[in-house]
Amino acid sequence: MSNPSVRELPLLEPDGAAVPCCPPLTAGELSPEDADRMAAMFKALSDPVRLRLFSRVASHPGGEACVCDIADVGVSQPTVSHHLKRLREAGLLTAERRGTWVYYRVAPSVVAAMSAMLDLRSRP
Amino acid sequence: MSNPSVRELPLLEPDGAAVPCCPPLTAGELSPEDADRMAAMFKALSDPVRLRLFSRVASHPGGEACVCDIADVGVSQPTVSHHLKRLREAGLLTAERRGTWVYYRVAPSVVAAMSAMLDLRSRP
DNA sequence: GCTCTGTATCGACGCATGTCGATACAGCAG
DNA sequence: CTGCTGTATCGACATGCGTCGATACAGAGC
Repeated sequence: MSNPSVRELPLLEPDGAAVPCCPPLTAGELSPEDADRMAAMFKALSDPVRLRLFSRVASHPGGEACVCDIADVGVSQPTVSHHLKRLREAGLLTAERRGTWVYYRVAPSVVAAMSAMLDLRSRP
Repeated sequence: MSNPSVRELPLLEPDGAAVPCCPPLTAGELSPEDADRMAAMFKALSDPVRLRLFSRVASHPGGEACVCDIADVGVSQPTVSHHLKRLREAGLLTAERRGTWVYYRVAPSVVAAMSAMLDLRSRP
């Protein structure tokens, strides 16, 4: 198989558990544990503001975005910060402070799952 | 373009709007409207019980499942009914009464998106 | 008709969550 | 050290949501 070890590299995600998602949904019955994990991931993406923030980070040139670049989504600055924290805690984003600004990027362990789940046609 | 008309066939989904999901997430910035639609879909799947119910319907032989076949997920009967309603309203499931029992199946417009998003390897 | 079983709705409860203003913290500039 | 700007945390509020028991509805069988 291509995936002998389920335990992925913890790498740069001190905030939340690295997304352990996702067994196929239509292929078989979901175990309660898998359902919990998948539900947590979906819940993190179940808010329009979070979805837009995630989308902006994911589509940003260089693979990372400063908060100041993505913060204008129509809610207050504390609310933006709150949502970014939730995305971090869900293991979907990682944050790194460089000087004055904080840069977010899509968590490494999510890239594969996400591109497979939601993109399907990552451009050439 | 390949999609001259946005209005999809209403078909068999009187309960909720047919899932209009999903523009690629990592490929570009998400519009507020797309974010709303995708968030609604993710929200419907953001509960472990709903995820298990959906999974049971989706993986059931024949493509449909009676409520009585999938209802033992550890919550009360009204709660099961409530979650099935939410999945219907989100456009993910359709319901049909045949005699005493009610059969659920994955909504037609969701099959493609779902198999692409979450399965990726629909068995041979 | 009556009764029994399967499913849906109702009403209520407690908890989680999205939002904000106020405030604290971090780093740069002077 | 003193501001100033970017980001995070705090506290509070209203709303949403998952859950249940009680009840209503639908269809089959008597």
